[in-house]
Amino acid sequence: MDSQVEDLHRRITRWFAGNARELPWRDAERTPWGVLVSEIMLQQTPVARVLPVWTEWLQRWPTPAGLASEPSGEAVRAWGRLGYPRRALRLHAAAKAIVEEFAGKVPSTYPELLQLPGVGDYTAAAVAAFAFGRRETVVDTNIRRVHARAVTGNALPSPSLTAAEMRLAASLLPLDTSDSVAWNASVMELGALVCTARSPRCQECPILDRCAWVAAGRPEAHYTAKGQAWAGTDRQVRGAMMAVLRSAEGPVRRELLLHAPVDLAGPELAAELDPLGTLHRLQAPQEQMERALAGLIADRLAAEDANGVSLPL
DNA sequence: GAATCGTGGGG
DNA sequence: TCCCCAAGATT
Repeated sequence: MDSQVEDLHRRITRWFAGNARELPWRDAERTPWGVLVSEIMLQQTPVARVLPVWTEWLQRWPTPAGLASEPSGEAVRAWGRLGYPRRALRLHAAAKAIVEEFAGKVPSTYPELLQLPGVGDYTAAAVAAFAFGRRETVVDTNIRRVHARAVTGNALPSPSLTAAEMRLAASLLPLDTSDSVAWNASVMELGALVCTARSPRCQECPILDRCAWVAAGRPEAHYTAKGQAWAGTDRQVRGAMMAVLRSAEGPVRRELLLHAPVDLAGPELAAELDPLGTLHRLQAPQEQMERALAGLIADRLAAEDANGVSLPL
């Protein structure tokens, strides 16, 4: 570990000590379960939107056993509008696995965590590091961006994680376990607050004078991220249907999901079933509506019986 | 490796 | 307004 790298460690962890956000899953009172829930919720979802839902979840289900004892549909409903509701389903499945295979306690090692549904490479490393204080190579989108700029000299990392990036991250990880945990959290926070994707706050950066990207004159990114299509996609239709199912108290007749609610139910009932109006405003082809509903049922995000469609049991 | 999977706030 | 994109995982 040369002095250059040690200088980076010093500057970034010092910056973290004075600038880190106070987040409940970082609190001294935190539990491994709370950390796991936060990491799943934070996959592709901003901190500000996660905070209130995380608080409700931990109050309602302070342990994996609590969540595991309820129907998966309750997890999906409590997920609210965080997006990617299959994460709620997987977190529920993870809770059951923790109860059945780990005696109700969140496992503490990377390979064990990796076995849990919805836990991939990043999340397994993050939970092992932040909940259990282990030395892991944590690589998320923030860390990748900081490395790309400060070390490699690129405006943005490549679209997918490369082996070279993993090697770089591993080479930068402090040897001391405690230092490594602080380093992971610090680089991630720097990427989230200062070294942001758009309009980075370079004036606030603790390593501005050592940033390879700045030194190179802040060249443009090599590629342009292709925007995620939305209007007219199955995802849009699935999202609208899930919003209706979450707000409904009981089963919703299939016809009400496949047609605009107002057609069959009248304006009052339509508003009750679809308070956000998402499905009402949606004008997708009937064939696509059918396909989207079939997909939700295949994914176990919805279940259908003689009474209609509802969140899963 | 590429495609798929929600949602809404900020530039 | 429109577009970008946020602590990824799975198939």
